[in-house]
Amino acid sequence: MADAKEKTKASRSEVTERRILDAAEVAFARRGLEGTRVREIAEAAEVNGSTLYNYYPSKSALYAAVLDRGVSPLTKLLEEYASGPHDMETTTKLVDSIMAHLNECPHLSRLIYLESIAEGEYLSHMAEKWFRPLTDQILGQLRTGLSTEDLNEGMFPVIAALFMHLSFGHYSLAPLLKELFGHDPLSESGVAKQKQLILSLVRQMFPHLASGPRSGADSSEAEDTSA
Amino acid sequence: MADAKEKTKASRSEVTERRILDAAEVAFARRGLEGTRVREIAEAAEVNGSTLYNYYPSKSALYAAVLDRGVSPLTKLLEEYASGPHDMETTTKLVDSIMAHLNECPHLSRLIYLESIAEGEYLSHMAEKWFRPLTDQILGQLRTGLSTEDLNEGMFPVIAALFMHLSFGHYSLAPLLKELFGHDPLSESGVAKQKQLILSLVRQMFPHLASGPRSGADSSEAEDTSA
Amino acid sequence: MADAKEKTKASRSEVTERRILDAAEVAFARRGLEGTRVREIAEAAEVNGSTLYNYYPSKSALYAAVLDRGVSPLTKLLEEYASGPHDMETTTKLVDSIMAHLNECPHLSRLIYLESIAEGEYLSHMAEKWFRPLTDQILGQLRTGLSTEDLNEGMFPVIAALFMHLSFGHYSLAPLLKELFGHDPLSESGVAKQKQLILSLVRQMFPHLASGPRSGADSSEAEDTSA
Amino acid sequence: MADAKEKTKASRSEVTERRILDAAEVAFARRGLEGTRVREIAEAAEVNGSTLYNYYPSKSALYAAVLDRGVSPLTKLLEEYASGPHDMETTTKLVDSIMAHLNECPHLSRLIYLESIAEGEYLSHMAEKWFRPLTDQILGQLRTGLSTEDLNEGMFPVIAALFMHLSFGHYSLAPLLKELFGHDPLSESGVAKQKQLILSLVRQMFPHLASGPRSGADSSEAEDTSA
DNA sequence: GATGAATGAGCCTTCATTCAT
DNA sequence: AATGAATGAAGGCTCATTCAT
Repeated sequence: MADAKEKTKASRSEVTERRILDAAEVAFARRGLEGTRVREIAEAAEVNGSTLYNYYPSKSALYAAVLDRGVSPLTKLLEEYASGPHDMETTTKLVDSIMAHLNECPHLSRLIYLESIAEGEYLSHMAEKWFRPLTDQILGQLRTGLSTEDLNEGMFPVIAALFMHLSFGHYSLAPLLKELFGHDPLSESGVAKQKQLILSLVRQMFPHLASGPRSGADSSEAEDTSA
Repeated sequence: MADAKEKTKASRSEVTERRILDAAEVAFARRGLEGTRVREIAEAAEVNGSTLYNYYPSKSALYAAVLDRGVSPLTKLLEEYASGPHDMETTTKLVDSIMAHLNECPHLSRLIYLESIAEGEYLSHMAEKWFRPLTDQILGQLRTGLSTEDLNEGMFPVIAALFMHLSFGHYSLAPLLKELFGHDPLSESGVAKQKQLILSLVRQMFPHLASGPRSGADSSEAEDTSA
Repeated sequence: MADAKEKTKASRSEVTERRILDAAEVAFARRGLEGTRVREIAEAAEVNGSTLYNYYPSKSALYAAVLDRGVSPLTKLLEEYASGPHDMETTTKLVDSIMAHLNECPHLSRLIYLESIAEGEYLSHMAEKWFRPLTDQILGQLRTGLSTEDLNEGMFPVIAALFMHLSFGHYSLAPLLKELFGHDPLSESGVAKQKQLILSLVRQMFPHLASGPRSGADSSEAEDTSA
Repeated sequence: MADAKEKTKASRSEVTERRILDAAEVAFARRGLEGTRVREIAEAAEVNGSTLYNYYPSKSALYAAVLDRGVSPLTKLLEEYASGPHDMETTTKLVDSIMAHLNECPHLSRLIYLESIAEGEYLSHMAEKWFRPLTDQILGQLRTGLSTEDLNEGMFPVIAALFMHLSFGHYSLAPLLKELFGHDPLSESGVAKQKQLILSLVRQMFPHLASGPRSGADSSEAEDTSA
């Protein structure tokens, strides 16, 4: 199936394809679809501009492929989380996993924000296919137990959004924040602190998750920095 | 008086200049500097493409003018806040003012995020000139009184960033959030809820502000939605 | 008559018209008709670009006016020479007059060469109306008495051309010659030497002119530099 | 070998490059750098306007290439002349060669004159690199033996210039001369007569060259036209 | 008599794309 | 599997010109 789908165009080399996708991700994540020149991508990928068209029929097809490759892994993380038990430990792991993925694909958040800002044509597809599970998870959690007394059910969406801001927004705003605070938010310690803030808010807003003893190996380091 | 100021370049009509700036703001806020075509701006402003060059010597000069017009009012808000007393009432008013300004300039946040994402050449200027006062305010508040026990001083930047995410990020991510929750985050009620969330977090994190009796006429409506 | 012709367009100020013509002459003489921008002319004339169109209906009309103003005085010089006696004295005076006029209109030669090089549409007009008298004079002189034994009648045109090269060409090639010899051919001494060369060749080629005693007040200074 | 040399820029085909250079030479020689439209060149070369930019990065780079291709062969002629004996025979050959080259590159003189007239940025480069050898030759000849009694050393530059006028000026002024004398100065006979004039003046001004018996096969035809 | 404001056409250049090799 | 060579369309910007004031 996949073979038949991929081999639309004649000849492909996996290593070249990957180089192209990598280069395109970086470029699209900075300038968006319309602001990116295909020659930039070709040069960064160290292939001839024509070669690129043996792999993708157009610039926007390449753009779609980049989005797909970047965002779809997130869905898997959510599916795994959804199918298991929900406590502070698994939640911590989920936060770790998401932040780890964003760290490995440092351009993903920017792609998403650019699509949102430009109200691009992939936006609704992205929302339905990839973010729906994430927000459904959060909304489900919220319904399980109200956290703070001054947050009623109408606030659920903004709370869900809060966590998107804190994860994806962290990466998009990183360059500005770096200018402001003189410290790279995408450095190891910067990410650790952001995770700590997220978990701190999770604990406040989803108190029922924290009933059992707290754990979470990966995030222990981050916790250490708290007072 | 006005003559001397205006005669920097060629012929100018105030009404036309404003039409151009308005159109440019919308366009740049969607696609960024490089993704926007000059002709789009001209058409939206209903002027000839050449006319535009009687007002601004280049596309990027127009871009800079748009940024300046949009972001500089924010500085004033911050300056006023800085020069007065700091309690929950004035803070509530500040949040109201900022959100009101962002509402009136619905493209401002997106301009900022695009600059950050693209690591544009105006980024550092923006950071130093416009956002420095905002973050300085927040950091000052944090130093006045530590809020929660699990937030130490190293966390200050991420907390300051949190409030930037909740204000500016709210507007940038609005299109995606609208797709996800089926409700426009930029509608009156959407903004009200976001303000409520912000103030709720302010109260948690800056408890010393809430010593006196709470007030804030403008935000009373939003408060009503809380449980 | 002249009034009716000139007042085609409404209102004119002589001083402004002159400023425009002067500026246009300089500009056209450097870049030619197509290479010159009307704004350059307007700026150099210190008038608004629109004002220019109150005086001349188009750039090429202005170009024609510049050519006319520059070249027509030459015809008068020739007519005066033609109507008097021809000896070395009057010839010397003619050479002095022509070089003096070219010196006062330092752009005239370049205009002519540009028209020739570009095979412009004014070329044949220029040839017939302005240069015909000059060459007719020279050819007439040559027929009066053959100079050197190795120059037959078929050589007459190239000899006539020789004197055009030495006068007009001197001004057109001046920038290159200045680079080569480090001395401005358009300086007083440079022009004097050129006149000396011309007269020296005149004497060789038109020996019958020099029968009487040589004189010529204006050119005495140049003669002094000869050995 | 050729690969390494050619691969300076993008894709190149030798035949196309030549077509572009030829077309550009014609165009630039008529209107100069600023007066020439890129599209004219492209159309004359029968290539797409974009193709031109695969060969030269800008209009002025193309202009420089045209100048270089045209003028540099002249230097070789001069170098060969400089390295051999100097008598009337070799001098006649040099004149023949120069005029033959100018005849084959009928636009070269005009390019040079346009550069001089416009005081273009390549002018000093042209002077130093290409014309310096020519004038040095002539000046050297002049110092070898003074020719006429009324020409002292201060006149050397104008005499050197005389021969530039007679060669390069002949081609630049040709259109005007054709209008005036009804005979094309660039026709075979026209060029022959011009060569004859040049050699006649050479003989007068450099008498020491003509010590031996005159010869020069190539120029015999021209000599026949003399009386 | 002069100019501020505007504009359509055109300029140089770059873009995304194609196709034979 | 990759690329050299080419191109139509479009991009930002400038041009000559107009016209109401």
